[in-house]
Amino acid sequence: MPELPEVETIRRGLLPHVVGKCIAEVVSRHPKVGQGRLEDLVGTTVTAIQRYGKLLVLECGELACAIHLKMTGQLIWWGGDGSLVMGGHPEEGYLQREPHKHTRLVFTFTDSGRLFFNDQRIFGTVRVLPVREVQKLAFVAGLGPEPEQLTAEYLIERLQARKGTVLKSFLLDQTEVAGLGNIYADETCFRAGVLPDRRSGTITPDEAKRLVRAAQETIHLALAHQGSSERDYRTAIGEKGTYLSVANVYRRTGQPCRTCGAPIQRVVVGGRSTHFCSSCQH
DNA sequence: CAGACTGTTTCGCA
DNA sequence: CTGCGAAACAGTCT
Repeated sequence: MPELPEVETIRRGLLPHVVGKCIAEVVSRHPKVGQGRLEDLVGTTVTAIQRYGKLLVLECGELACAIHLKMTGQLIWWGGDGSLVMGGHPEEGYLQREPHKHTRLVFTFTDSGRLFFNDQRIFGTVRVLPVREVQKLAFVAGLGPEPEQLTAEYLIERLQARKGTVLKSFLLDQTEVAGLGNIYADETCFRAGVLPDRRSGTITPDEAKRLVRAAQETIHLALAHQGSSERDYRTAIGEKGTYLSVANVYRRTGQPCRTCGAPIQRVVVGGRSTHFCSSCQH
């Protein structure tokens, strides 16, 4: 579910509420959620919150709590004074004082503030490990550059190294580019004017340059909208992201292209639902 | 009721 | 090593 803009939005939303707070209790409400010694977090203070691609890491002194939301994970903060921190309007299941049936983990802080890890499909992971080990995690060590740091030279080289794979699959590969997921890969391809089912090896240097800019602009715009809420995603205070209201192709099958008016097409590429404009992308 | 679909990652196989 | 397809799981939609 959450891609780079969603995870970064959650990180920014959590920062003012959680950093500097001491953890009083950690309760797992599902046997498969929580790896490592969760109880060791009790008594530690959250010193920083980092993000590596789509992985969020709460740093608690010498310990780290690495959280991956996968498809349907949420991190929702509730203020400790009994008042709802959340803005916006009440909504089914989300505004009720948690935990609810999808709440898998509850962090309670010494000031009574609470952080809920909700995850309908239970693909998400929460792992406690020494903070110095985080960089060594295969997932973290293997991450490619984020769109912000992406260069045309790097992309051209990697596209050739993976010339047999389709572009969409390449863009979703976190070891090549970190942070893109199904929504922003489609949006990036549209913005660059490139068809997502092209073989990576056929992408010209000019198209690679456009892809770099397109990825950066797409992520920037998504951050400004606090991400995309298809269904489960919420910010740290329970609000939806609004990017999909300005999306060019994602989930717009049959609707007119915002640029040329032609109907948006949907196909399956690499097993993933893929959207594009056959008139604007080549 | 069956089958397709869903934002991610990892694993096994060719 | 590259490149697929499936699996992990639960719920919604057609």
